[in-house]
Amino acid sequence: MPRLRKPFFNRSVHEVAPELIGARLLFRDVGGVIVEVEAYHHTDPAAHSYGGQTQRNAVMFGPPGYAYVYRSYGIHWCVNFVCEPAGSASAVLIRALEPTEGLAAMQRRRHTKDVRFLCSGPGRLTEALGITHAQNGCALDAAPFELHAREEAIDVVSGLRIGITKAVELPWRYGLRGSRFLSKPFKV
DNA sequence: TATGAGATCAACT
DNA sequence: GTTGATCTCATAC
Repeated sequence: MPRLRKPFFNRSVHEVAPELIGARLLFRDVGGVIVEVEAYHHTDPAAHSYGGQTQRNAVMFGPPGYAYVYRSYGIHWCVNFVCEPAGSASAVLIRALEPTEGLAAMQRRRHTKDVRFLCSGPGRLTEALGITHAQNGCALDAAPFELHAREEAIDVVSGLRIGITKAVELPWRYGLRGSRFLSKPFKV
């Protein structure tokens, strides 16, 4: 199973995002299969990088293949994969995983046994994996991260993004069709 | 099932 | 001082 390296991310977010569906993400041997992501581009009013570089979003303006982690609503951490050549400030938000490895660790951190709710949402999956701002700027192709390309053909659906107030109409959310582990179902 | 409030913080105006 | 790329719990229907 090939590991995803930096060149994989050095392409348009719109190519990378759907290809991440079905890939396996591990952080310190805990994680699972990516079933939901959203693409953010610097020309997109909903993106953190839209208004230019700041201290918070600096990693988005760096080279591809790194993690951008930010605080959401003062409570959660959310993790993005930086894409496209350095300076284009585009990234893919990881929104949900199907938990496959390290179940016990995730259940302990999330205070629930129900696998359905371990990683089905951007804030939930960082809590389950133990990802925090300490991982901001971390390379994705080196420990403690491990990212493997998907092996089989799968059915990817796209739809409108969630939880944002700007550029709501852009269909830049991608998911694994029919997965039980999505943060919300896709509209048919 | 659906809606609503509260938690809590760093960036930005 | 305001605002979120969110989640959980409570209350209502």
